[in-house]
Amino acid sequence: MSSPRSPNTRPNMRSANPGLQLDGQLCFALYSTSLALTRQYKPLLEPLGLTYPQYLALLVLWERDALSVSELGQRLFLDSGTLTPLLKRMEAAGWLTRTRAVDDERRVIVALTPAAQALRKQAQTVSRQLAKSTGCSADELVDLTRRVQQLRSQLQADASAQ
Amino acid sequence: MSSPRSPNTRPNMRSANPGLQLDGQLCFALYSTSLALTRQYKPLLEPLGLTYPQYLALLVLWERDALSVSELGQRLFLDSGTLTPLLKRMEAAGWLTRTRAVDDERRVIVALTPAAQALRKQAQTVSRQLAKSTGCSADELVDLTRRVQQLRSQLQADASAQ
DNA sequence: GGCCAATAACTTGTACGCAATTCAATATCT
DNA sequence: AGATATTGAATTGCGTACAAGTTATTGGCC
Repeated sequence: MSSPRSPNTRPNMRSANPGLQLDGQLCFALYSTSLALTRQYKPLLEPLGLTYPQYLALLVLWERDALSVSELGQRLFLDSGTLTPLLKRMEAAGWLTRTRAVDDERRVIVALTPAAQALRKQAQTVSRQLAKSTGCSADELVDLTRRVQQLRSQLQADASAQ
Repeated sequence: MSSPRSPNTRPNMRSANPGLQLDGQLCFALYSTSLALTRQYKPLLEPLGLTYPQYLALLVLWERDALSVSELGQRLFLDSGTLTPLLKRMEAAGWLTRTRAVDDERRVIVALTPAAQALRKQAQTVSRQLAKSTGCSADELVDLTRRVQQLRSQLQADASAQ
């Protein structure tokens, strides 16, 4: 039952908010910038009838087609609870097919339709336009990407180590 | 009715996928890392009964209490469509109050309850733990934060310039 | 073969994000 | 003052994210 003894603020605090400023937080910077990027993608993807996560799924499948839901999830760091409805929408839109694997009927194989294959070129334009919006040089993009990826690895390592 | 003329792949392509590799995309790195951070926050915030966006709202209000919904939204880069339901949940949980401003009844003022004020110290622990999970030095955190913030600014400038 | 644990995907419920619309209150113009 | 435009929140609808639980299939064990 130890109630906070005294609401006594410390005598010589310089910043009123040690370690709690929104603007200083990497987490918030990543969060808000990621949302800003999705917003930037939206007008470019809308004419194609795609959302940003759907576009990401296409990126994976353009690299390597006919993956199972869980393999796709490993590449995107998303689970089936997210992917199943997303893939169903993409199937309904005619971008892909979902078929049970013959050798293991637990697995569902996701494969692109010719329509999705044909979209590949336009997608390059989208990526290029986005890169331009960042105002970064190619080197800066590469470097920043690598550092953010490394942060992601570190977080995952930390998470799996509990 | 121009069907894709020839599915002719280019003769000497080295990488099968010029400019479209998922792993090379800053956008995806930010997107997946931001989600990873939210996942990292979850077990720390769950005992407090907070989600990550709710925690962000508290960070803003701890800095400056009694903001309108739109002022809060400007700090968080979120609109009322997102904030209104979030704030209602936080009000129901006893973290804050929502009151129409007397001088302008269009505005809704969001103010923290004593319960939320009392939470401030624990929040510092949360932030510190997260910083540790990143495995980054303080300098690295500051630098990376600044660069991601600058990217966000650039994207917003680009967006408002259409 | 029969039992059982593990696996893959699906489902359900909750909480964002956000575009588009609606509604009330205020500001502006004549 | 009265009509009109603007503003600030709230609402609606859709698409993620994700935890938790369910179902169907497979693999291992006896």
